Amino acid sequence: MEGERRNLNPALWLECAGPLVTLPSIGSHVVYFPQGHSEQVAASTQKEADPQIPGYPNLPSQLICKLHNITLHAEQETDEVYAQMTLQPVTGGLLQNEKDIFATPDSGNQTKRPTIAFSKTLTASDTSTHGGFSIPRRAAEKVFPPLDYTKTPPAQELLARDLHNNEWHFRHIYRGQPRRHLLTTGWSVFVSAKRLQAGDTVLFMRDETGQLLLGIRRANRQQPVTQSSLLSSDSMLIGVLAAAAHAAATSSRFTIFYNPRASPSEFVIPLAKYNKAMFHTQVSVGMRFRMELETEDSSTRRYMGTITGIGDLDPVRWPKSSWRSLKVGWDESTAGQRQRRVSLWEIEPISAPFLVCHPSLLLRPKRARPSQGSNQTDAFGEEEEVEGIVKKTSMWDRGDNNRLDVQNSNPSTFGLEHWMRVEQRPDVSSTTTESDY
Amino acid sequence: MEGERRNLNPALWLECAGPLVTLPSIGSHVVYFPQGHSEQVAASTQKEADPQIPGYPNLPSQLICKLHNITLHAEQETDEVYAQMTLQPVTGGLLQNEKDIFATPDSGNQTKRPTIAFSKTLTASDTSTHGGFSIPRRAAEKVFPPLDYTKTPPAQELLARDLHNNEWHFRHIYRGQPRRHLLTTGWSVFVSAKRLQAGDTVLFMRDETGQLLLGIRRANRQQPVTQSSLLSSDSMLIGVLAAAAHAAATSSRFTIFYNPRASPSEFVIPLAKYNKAMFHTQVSVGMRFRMELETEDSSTRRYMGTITGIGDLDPVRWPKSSWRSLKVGWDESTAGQRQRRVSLWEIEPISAPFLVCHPSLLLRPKRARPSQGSNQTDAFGEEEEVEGIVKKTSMWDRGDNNRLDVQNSNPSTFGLEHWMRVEQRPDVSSTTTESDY
DNA sequence: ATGTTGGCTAGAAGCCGACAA
DNA sequence: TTGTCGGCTTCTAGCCAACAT
Repeated sequence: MEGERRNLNPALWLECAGPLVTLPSIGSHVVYFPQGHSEQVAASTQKEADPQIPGYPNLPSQLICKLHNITLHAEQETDEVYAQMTLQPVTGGLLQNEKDIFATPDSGNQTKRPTIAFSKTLTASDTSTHGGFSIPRRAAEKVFPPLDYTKTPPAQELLARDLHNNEWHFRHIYRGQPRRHLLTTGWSVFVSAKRLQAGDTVLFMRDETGQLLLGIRRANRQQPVTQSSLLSSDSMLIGVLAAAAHAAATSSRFTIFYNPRASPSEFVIPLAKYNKAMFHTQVSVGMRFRMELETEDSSTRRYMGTITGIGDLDPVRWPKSSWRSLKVGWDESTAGQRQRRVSLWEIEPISAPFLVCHPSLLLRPKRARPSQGSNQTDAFGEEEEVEGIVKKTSMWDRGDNNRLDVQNSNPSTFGLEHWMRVEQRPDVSSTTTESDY
Repeated sequence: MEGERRNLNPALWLECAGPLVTLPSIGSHVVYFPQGHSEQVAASTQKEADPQIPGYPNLPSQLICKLHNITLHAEQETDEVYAQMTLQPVTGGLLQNEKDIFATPDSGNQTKRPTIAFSKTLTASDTSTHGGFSIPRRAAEKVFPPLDYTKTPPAQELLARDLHNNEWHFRHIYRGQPRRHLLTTGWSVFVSAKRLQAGDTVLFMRDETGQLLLGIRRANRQQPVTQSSLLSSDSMLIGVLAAAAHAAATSSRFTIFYNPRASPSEFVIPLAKYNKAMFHTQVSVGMRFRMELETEDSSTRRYMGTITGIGDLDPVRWPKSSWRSLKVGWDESTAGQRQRRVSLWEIEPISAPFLVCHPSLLLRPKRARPSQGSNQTDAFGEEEEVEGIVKKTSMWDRGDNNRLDVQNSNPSTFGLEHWMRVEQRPDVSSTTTESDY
């Protein structure tokens, strides 16, 4: 337990969490949304929030908190990642000590350099008992120790550690006609131990010390939804609200679990991100926006839509809440799965002056993407289309956002930039460019 | 899900739950103890109840409730059994409508006839990949369809359904020198699917329609304690209390899960059992008592002890609570694991007039029981010692208890007997006598 | 560049009675 | 009566290149 906390590599955790997941910095201030937390519980228990559940009139729809601690975890059975956060409501909903805020250490930079990693969605052959694992060539050359190609065949033993720090041994060999990189001995043990199936994703990563790390990200197929059997879903939802209400009333610390794969949306938002969205973004019905979402093949892509309404998600229980206060429609007809309500900080309104092309241009038919046959590797960020409609996350995106910040900022928001460090996401494999090869 | 609820056989569920577990009748009145519920949650999360958790001053230490419903379940991953109970606090803590109470239907009788079943604790040979499962001879003859012994060898295909209604096929053969019953083909699939280990118990049962049922009861070894990752233990404990407090305040229904293998003690007690213990049992410091407990080999045995104190377990939070209000000492030095505090309704005080032998006689050295070598079968109730010190559960025990009831009862308690139907436990294998063979 | 398949083989799974407790 | 073991057989896991996409 202690060992797990010490050793759980944040970059590995983030890779397993998915391309869009970010974590606020320890010591920073965040906005906690009980509604979003309830949604995570409801999604995990497959239970709608029961109207029977008592309201907590003294619990606001959002709590500004200091984030005292984050510990990263993975479930023992499934390797599903989750984060434990210790929050403390800031008294009166206001920041007491401005000095505290600006004193947030800026340790984010050191994790920003590109992580050497790759991920691959497993094929039927990869998961069958008939053989081993076929490694994409450039991926193998990037993250595995170099083979001695003078041997026949070139081969080596690999040792990789998973999220629980367990060791896994693999035989890495370069053979076949034509030649290819394979993991043979040891691979099937791993597949059966983790109960991997075709469609799940494995990822390998090399840390600072050269050590090989190994994680999994399961396909978004139906989770078995381990019916908790410990507490009824009603009691859990009540527990979420009562714990938050108690913490708010006493300004005491409380603990929550954020499960990025189970949660429909992040519900602990960096205060700076929240403030920027709330105070520096004008939205109105009819306005168009972009929003980055995870695709089926574990990469990201931007979808476009139109704001169709603004108003409370739950006017009775949570009046004036900014949680999912925007009703939206999506451009594409394949939007079945997408949320019909989003929060202001999730979207990028299309209104910045640097956007030169006319919105109608963005409505042109999209180039069909091959959804099969090229979904095995998402590590290289090679695909890119013009105008940001279909592209991988990249440094360029972040630069774009920053430019927006500066243009929209007044002196006070510029000051906030110093401690904000939202999106403190190390630039992992999916942001690696070809120059890494 | 629905199917599981329909088909989960109550007798099978009880066998998997263990020999001492009982369920109150649907429609009856019960006493619910938030403290006991918290203990179950704390035991499952391996977290002591945090003193930080807010008190609920308006929540009494016990709620008299009507038990509206029970559904029986088993965890998908582990087959661990649990029961979902819907409770409704009775207004004012008093029974409103006496007619309701006495109208409790008495459907308990029909489940009382002996269930045809056997259980066996698995040996190393049973769980190894080297071979199959050795069935105790009389067990096989009792619950399996008879073999055609004219064939060479006598063999048949068996079909059994587990708690999830999954089918398992086994080849049942009678061979070897000397002859014995074995399950061969299909057995190892079952063992690995259920992840059974030596020491775990399997049980086979024949239901009314002749269908074969199959359950497991894992050894009391360290549970992996699936750190829920959904809700912090604090929030869960708060949820337990807040849900109960809300239900008590509004007299509305609430839902709890009772997990007999995880819970240190039952915390939903039939009202009649509670009343009998509270109003018809005099206890005092120094008094001696007996208490039935589950042994390591999944049978039951009575232990003896002395009451060493009477008082609140948690005087601050739960003053005047009857939950674990008795401090006890155990006669045997092997009492390391046993609770140092028990509740009044868990014990049998040794003061009844029919107990003729002097208490000092009961302190004589106990005959050592073979704890190894005879722990494979607990289905036959063959072992028995005089004076009820070491014996299996049997019809005789229950008759004994009933006799005590009648002797201690005044007219009003005798009236209570009509609707009480506590311990509505079908008499399953462990109460089966030799006459069943 | 890499997914799938047939061929082959080594080793585990699994059936049997012997033997012993 | 039944747990464990050695002997033997069967079958699956798993390595390889061929071939296809």
